[in-house]
Amino acid sequence: MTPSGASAQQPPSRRIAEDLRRQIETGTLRSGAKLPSERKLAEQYGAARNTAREAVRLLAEQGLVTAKHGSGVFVRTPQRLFRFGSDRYSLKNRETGLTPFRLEAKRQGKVARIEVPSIERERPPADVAERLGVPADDESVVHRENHYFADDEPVQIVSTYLRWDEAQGTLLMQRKTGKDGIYGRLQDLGHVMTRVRDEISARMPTPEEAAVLELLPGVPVLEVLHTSLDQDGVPFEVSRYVHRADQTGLLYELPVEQED
Amino acid sequence: MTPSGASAQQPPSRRIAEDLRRQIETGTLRSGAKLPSERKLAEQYGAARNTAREAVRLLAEQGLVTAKHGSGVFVRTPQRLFRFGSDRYSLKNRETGLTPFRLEAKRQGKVARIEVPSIERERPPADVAERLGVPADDESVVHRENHYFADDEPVQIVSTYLRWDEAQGTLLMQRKTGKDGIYGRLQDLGHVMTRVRDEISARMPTPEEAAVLELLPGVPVLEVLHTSLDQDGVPFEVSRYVHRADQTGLLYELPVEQED
DNA sequence: TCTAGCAACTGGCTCAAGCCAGATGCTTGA
DNA sequence: TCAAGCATCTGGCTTGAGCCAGTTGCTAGA
Repeated sequence: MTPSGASAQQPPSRRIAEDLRRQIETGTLRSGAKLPSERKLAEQYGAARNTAREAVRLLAEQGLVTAKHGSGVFVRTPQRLFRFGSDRYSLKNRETGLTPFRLEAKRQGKVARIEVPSIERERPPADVAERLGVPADDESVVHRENHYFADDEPVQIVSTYLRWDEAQGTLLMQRKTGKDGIYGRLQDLGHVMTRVRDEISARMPTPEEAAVLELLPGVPVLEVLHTSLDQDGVPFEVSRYVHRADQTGLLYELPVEQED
Repeated sequence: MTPSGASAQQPPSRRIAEDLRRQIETGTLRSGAKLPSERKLAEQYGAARNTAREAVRLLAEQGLVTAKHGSGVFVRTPQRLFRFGSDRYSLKNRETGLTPFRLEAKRQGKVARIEVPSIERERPPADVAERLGVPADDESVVHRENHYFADDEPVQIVSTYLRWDEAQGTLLMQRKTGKDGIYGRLQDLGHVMTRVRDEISARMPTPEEAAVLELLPGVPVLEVLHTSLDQDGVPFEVSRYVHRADQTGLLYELPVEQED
């Protein structure tokens, strides 16, 4: 009999992957369920182990499934998203004395932890230099790298860039930046955050990012290039946020400009 | 000699991938350049073809290279991003008579084309029902599916959901919706877009999305769940945007709430 | 001069076999 | 009773072989 349907002329690995995908989507294989082992799948479908393995890899690439060395392959449980709202920059939130991340974590009932692996004077990346209005061929910025954890799970990597001439010799060069964090110190310097510009993109993580964020295959990252502008429209801080996309989302709520 | 450094105890496929990655990042392999063939790589590194192949796959997963059947593997050229600014909702732009997408395309010197594969009455997905304030167990919405192209390249898939009781019998059920598009008709119905809520996440595409958007392996999608609120704070339209992340970015510019 | 067709490249996919390493639970000896 | 250790699961990774299907450019014949 000639096989019919869309799955007919597909290679075996795809056919197996499609079959499993359907089982996951229809609930035959529930969230958290264990798939048959690679060897069993191969036997069931009359294919080589490598072919079954390839099918599993395809599913993992789509983020549907995750393999655990030694124990099996499991249907991934959708994680509740850790949402970063656009009001995280709101000055009203300063009153709480919490930084935006701690605030967001608290709101979602998680324990926040922040590591500061490095604070160094550096030459800025081209995109940062452009937005901060500093020379790219000069050690014109201070780069603060932060790693953020919620309930001990790594959630995001943040690289903050500040003008060296402003940060030099201030608390901005220290791990502990005092009340209201770096934004408090920047306000002391006369910068009131008045507008923000967030440029958002998505991509696959670099191997380093995957390691820090403990990312499984098939999980992309959200990158936000954030610029803070003060009351005079001067950019005074640029940060690059790298979020794991399987646990993080962004939320922007904004008014629509009316016609006159 | 015992091999030293981080690459020492790594499996061969990773070692090869790392090596190629370094060559790409240092410019030894420039953008658009052709990598050695799988068979040549295998020979160079003294590995099996499958191992070299696995290394190439790792790079493709990271979005660094792209394979062309029959001709070779090439270093991917970073595409200029098609940015969707938050002012795309601005009512001022209505004056141009262009829909947000056409406007954005024109701004970037590209030719926009929009296909409308289907307009149907449906039961809304749970997340849409919740945001639009309609029952999820009823055919309470009209679903308009649109595919957007820029210079004939597919850029985004948009699913727009409107209340069935409002759309029934109006131009909202037609392909041609008249002046100012659906937002014009919704305004006729008394809904002035006053606030928007965009929920952003990133993930790997489904096979269907990958097909429509002609996505190469290693390219994630940006998903925006958009809600339009009118002058009374009533949600009157929900859209799900699925953007290809290799050519698309989002831009949000917004004022920061001040403390009193 | 042109073109049809072929050879020799490319990646796509599979197979069958093997060794390694993590996880797990049973068994056996203290 | 308890714990050490081992058998036997699991996925991780490699090998080397083979066939298929796009692509490309040369070559021979009209």
